[in-house]
Amino acid sequence: MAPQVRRTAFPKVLIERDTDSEQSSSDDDDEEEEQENENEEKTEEFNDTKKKGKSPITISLKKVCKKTGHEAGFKGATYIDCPMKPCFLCKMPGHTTMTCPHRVATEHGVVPAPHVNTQNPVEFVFERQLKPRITPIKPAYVIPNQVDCAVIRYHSRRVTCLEFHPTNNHILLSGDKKGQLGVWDFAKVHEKTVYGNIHSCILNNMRFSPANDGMIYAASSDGTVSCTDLETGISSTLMNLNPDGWQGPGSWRMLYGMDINLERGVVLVADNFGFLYLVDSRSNSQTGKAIMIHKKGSKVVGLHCNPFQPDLLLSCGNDHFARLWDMRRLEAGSVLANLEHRRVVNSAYFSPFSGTKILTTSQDNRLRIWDSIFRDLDSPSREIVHSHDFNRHLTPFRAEWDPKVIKPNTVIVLRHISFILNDSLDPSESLAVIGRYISENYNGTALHPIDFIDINTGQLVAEVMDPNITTITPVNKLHPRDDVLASGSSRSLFIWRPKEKFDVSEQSDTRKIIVFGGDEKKRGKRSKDDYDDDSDDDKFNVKGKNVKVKKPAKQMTNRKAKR
DNA sequence: AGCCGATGTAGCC
DNA sequence: TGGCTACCCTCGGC
Repeated sequence: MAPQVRRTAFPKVLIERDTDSEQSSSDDDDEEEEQENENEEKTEEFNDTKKKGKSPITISLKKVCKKTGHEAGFKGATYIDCPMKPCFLCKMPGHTTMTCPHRVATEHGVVPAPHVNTQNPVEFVFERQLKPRITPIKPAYVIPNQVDCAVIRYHSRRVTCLEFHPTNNHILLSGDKKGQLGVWDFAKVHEKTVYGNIHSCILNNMRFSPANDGMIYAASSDGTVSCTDLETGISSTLMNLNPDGWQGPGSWRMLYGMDINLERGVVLVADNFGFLYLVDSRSNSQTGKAIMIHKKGSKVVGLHCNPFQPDLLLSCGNDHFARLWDMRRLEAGSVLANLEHRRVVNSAYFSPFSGTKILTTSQDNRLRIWDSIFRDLDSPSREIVHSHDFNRHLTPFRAEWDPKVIKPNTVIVLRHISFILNDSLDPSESLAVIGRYISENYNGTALHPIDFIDINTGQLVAEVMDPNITTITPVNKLHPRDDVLASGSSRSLFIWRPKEKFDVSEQSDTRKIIVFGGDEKKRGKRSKDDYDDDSDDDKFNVKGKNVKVKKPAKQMTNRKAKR
């Protein structure tokens, strides 16, 4: 079969370097011009080869199968599957990823698996009477689909989690595999800080303190829960599960899932042995005993308190289950529901407004949706096949709800429903975002898009990508108020905004601002080799294809004024 | 450019 | 239950 190519028009890229202030000699302008032209040339060239299809087709099929004669690998930018293996996407034998019905049916790669359970009467009523009345999902033009700004190689290791500031619209927090915490003001682009001494390894989850939005709680594989002041970077440890240090892998406890229950004043964390811990956020001490909520010895990777009824807790982990708990009766065996999956569950979230839906991401390449927690939870209402099953080397993929819905406990006067008038809101609680593992051939480049999925239908609302981001983007978070998407891809951060929302005059290629990491204010202890490789920070590395960096153009300076 | 290592889960014995 | 190895569209460093 001929490799398939998806045609998408990409704009040219302009990359800003954040060491501009260092150079201010008289021939600066010329140099700038020169570099600009050079960049123009390079970019043209880059685009031209693709347009004319002149770039040589690289064939790198490699042996992936023990049987002779069966190989797989890239043919140009299209990946060819080994015909002897089950489909990489849906895991079913008899076809390859290229011909998988879940990939080709909608032309976008996302289609719901058949309804798994026969409809019960309540469900029938829901489908026939309630569902049609739900306001349709938000229009496509508010989907963030174009890179607005970025920090390239901001973190020294891959990004593991992201969190938007609850009140300041331009602050993005990011955690990494090394345990460092990034604070980036993406409106000022260059204002970025990395705190390096909070944790000693993977920062798995973080949450803002509901009582004080200048404080952030974080759970790490070093076995501690931290509480950090964002201004000063001063951090305190709420709990340490390894007070005696390293005693071998059998006893080293790591913290993964985390959430905060404001009403009870507790921080909930869960470890890699199946246990849940409650930490009193006022006294900073553990309350009660650890409770085994998942299979003994298995990782509990996610915790989520219901936004509407905070005593309802959702957990998920490596024992292939997501579980529903009542905080008032928390003990092993008191589980309300066990939501079964075929593989590890990367994440499980209640819907952000009503809290009645559940969305999970599992390593079996399926998103699962339970439409109501008040119904029979034996099997999901829907399964959506989606490629996200990479389980090592990368941060696990998690489907995230669009949080732009009315906050819980908000009184809504039905005759004056303001939120329906606002396009940014998704009153139907149907929009989710998740990065895609499998690549597609877009104009000769293999890219891994970020998918916006209508979880009511399985439809792909948008696939978002940029030709310069050839790395996989497993970490994604939608802004709680604005039409903004934040992505963590490898060590870099990206901010996306809707293309259509910009003024036409602003739609030029120069809107993309890329800042290179490495010289941000350093606070706390950092290891020596953190930025050893930053000497070549004039390159925006695109998997070997280096796009030459342009120095800040004049129009770039205007950009900030426009904001 | 090409190789290597870190890394998590599953399935086998 | 533990040890071993297969998985095989990563990414960054040397």
